[in-house]
This record gives sequence, C-alpha cells and structure tokens, in this order.
Amino acid sequence: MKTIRILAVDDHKMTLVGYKYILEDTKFPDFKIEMSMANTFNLGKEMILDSAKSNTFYDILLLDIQLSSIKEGYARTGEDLGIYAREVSPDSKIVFLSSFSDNYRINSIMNTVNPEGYMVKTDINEDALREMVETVLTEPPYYTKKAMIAIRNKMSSDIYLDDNDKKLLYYLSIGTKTKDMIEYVSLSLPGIENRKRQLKEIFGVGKENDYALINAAREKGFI
Amino acid sequence: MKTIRILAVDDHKMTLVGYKYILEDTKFPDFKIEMSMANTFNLGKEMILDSAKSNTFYDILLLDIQLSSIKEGYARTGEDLGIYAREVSPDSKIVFLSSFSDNYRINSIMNTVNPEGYMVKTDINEDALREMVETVLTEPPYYTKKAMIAIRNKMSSDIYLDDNDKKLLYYLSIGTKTKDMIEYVSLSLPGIENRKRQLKEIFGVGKENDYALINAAREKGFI
DNA sequence: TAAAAACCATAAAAAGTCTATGGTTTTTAT
DNA sequence: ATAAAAACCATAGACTTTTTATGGTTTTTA
Repeated sequence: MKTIRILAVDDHKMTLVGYKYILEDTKFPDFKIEMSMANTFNLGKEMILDSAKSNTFYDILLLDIQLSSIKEGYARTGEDLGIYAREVSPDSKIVFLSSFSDNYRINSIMNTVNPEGYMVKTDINEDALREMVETVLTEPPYYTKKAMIAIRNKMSSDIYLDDNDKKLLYYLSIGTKTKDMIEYVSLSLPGIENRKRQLKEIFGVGKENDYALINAAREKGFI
Repeated sequence: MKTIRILAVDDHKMTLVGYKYILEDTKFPDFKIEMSMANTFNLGKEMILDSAKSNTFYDILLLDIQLSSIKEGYARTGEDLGIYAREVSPDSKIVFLSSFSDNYRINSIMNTVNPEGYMVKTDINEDALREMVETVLTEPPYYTKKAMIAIRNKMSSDIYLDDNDKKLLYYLSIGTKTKDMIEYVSLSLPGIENRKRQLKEIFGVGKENDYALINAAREKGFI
C-alpha cells in the first residue's frame, strides 16, 4: 500500500502530536499516512531541504502560520517557510494552518504561496483533516469554512492597494502616530495625510475617524 | 414546520423542473421547500418585485447566469437580475448557477452581487443542492469545487486592471479589431496599442501574440 | 501584391501625484 | 482650562506617469 508522507510544522508540540495521532489513525482507501514533525522554523526548513536533497519529497506540508522563533532574533513565519518550500520542493502540496487572528494574512499568502489548502484552526477536526488530505492530493484546493468566508470578503472588493497603502494601514492599526509614519512609509507627511483621506474614501468611511477606516479595512481582509 | 421559499430562474424549463423535483423531495430536518420558477429574465424580475411588494420575500434565489432573452432586443444576464434582487429583496440569499463557460464572470459577480453561493452546473447533484440550501441559510458562502478553483486562480494573482484594461481584454476576446476599439475604449489608438503591450507584460506573455494574452487572462479569470 | 491592419517610436500635452509650506482644528496632558 | 502636540487641510510648484498626435515599419489579409 502506498505511503503518503506529511511534514507538520508548528510551534506547539502538543498540536503536532494531535495531528500525528489523528492522521496516522485515519483509514484511507488507497494509502496510509506517515507523519514527520518539526517544532521550529529552522528545523522545518532543514527537513524540507533534506527531503529535497534525498529526493524523498513530502507529499503534504502542513505549516502553521505563526512560527514565532523569536529566540533566534528575527521572526520567521509559516509564510516564509511556504515560499521556501515552493522553491526546493515544488511538488509538495502546501496547506496552511492559521489561528483566527492571522486570518488577514490570507491575501498575502494567496499571492506568495498560493497554497493547496488553508485551514482555520477552529474549523479543524478529524473529518476536516481527512477530507483535507484527500482533496489536496486529488483536486485542490481545500479551504475550511472560515477561510472561505475570508476569501469571499476579499474577492468581493476589487480594491487595489499599493505598498504604501498597505504599510499605512498596518502602522495605523498598531497605533503609530501619523507624524511618525514618515519613518516607515516612503512618503512626506502631507502625502501620508492625503493617502489616508483617499483610503477613507475607498473604504467608504468618508469623513469618519481612523477607527472606522481600520475596521473597514479589517472587515475586507486588508489588515 | 417552517417553509423555505425558493425562486429558480433559468431559461430551460426542464432544468427548472429538475431543481423543483429534487429540492421539494429532499428531506430537511427543520423545514420543507416550496419552489417557484421563472423561465425568463422579465418573469423572474417581476416575481421578485411582487414578492417584495407583498412582503413575502424568497429565502433563496437560484439564478442562472445565462438568461439569453435575445428576443426582447437586449440580453439581460442573471448577474443583472442579481443586482436587481439585492436592491428590492436584500435579505434573500442569492445563488448563481453557471455553466462552465461563463466561469470567468465570477470576478464581476463577486464584485457586483457578492452572492451567498456559486455553483458550476457540472458540479451540481442532489447532495450538492441539499448542502447548498443548508449552508446558504446558516453560514454562507457555498461554492462548488470548480467555482472554488476559479476563485483560487483569481485570488492568487494580485493583478489590478482598470476599466479600460478589462474592456480591452473583453473586446479582444470577441475578435474586435484594434483599430475599432477606440469606439468602445476611451483611449486613442496608440494608447490602446500601448496598453496591449503592457497587458502582455503583466500576464507574462512578453512578445507573443494576442491569443496568448487572451488565454493567460482567461486562465486567471479576467475574461 | 496591393491594401489594411497591426505594430513601434518619440515628442509634446495632459493628468495625476508628491513635496514644501503655512495655516486651522482637534486631541492630549497637565 | 489651557498650552502643547498632533492631526488635518489647502495650494503652488516639482516631478512622474500616462496619453495623444504623428509618422513610420512590419505583418496580415484579400
């Protein structure tokens, strides 16, 4: 019987054990599952590289989006790992696991990695995992309910934001003062003010305050 | 027992009968289905308006995208009907039924109507219809497999096209000559030529011919 | 093989965006 | 309550980008 090899990368060892336990115990008609696990960004990266070198590519990569390996100085996300994996292991199916709070990342991830699957963790259970594996192997994509809702939100607006707009929204959302933004956004102060006004127009919050803008942007999946 | 009222609008009477037969025979735990049918754009529009006037809104509107009522002189699509329905019957859930060939419309439809459901006809069967009804009523959206694939294609490219670009691609796809485009696109001839060159760059078909451009645009769901 | 259409290049015009500047209004902290 | 800080607004000019007008070459079509 064929073996499907899966690598799961997640900070929390308990979560990894959960995936392993469930997936290896699930009965599939045509194959069985062999799980590998990594609990840091670097270990995951290494294991993906090794698999590529030895020509034993993983069939599926389950990547948690939040891999806060802050110990090593800089944070590396599952998205970065996904980008790397697409390079060295292009035939592997990539599935992101996200907690609800990083749902906004879906836009960026769809562009950089375009994963075969996207699961919001609160939607995950045994059935969902089984279905994900089957779907991703035969006819991707597989998105869980909440992921689809996020995708729908994004699709329903054809708002285009350039780099400055995105940065501006982000720094606004974390409470950066307008006058400090010149440090992060390559625009002059009046330029930033102007873009803010434009953004409020675009998001349909005419003359309202910044909270309204942030909320509107968040609702549509831009933050 | 509660009654869920559904209006289906489709050119083909046989198709309507199919929906009616299947949906009214399906057992739902909490409700039963009452189907109404319309086989033209105008009849559908009328019935939606009547329902609004009499405060007996339909719970679900099933709209075929291709409603070629060419008899009346101009073509009205299911999309137009959806836009109308959102106006007069805002609480109705709207589900589009599409044949594979008008799959490209999904972009436009997501922007104008943002429907609660989207089903590609080759994906439709009894199970899918039942699941669609349940999902759309409780936690939209419901998209069938092929619709999701189309959505994924679109999401994975953050290409932004303005109105002129979209028109240009459309008229190109129906064989309009470049020199005639000035009638439809508000640009000068050299402007159109230039945009065409840019579009080929954007879609990664450098110096290839127009077919390559159309194909690339179609693949990514822009036509 | 002519005529039509498509394609290309460039200068000038037009439109749009950004900056610098100086002002007014709102918010914040004491 | 009020002074300081920040946010907000307006405008002229610099700058960038896009569009047009024009005239040419290449490709397609009948």
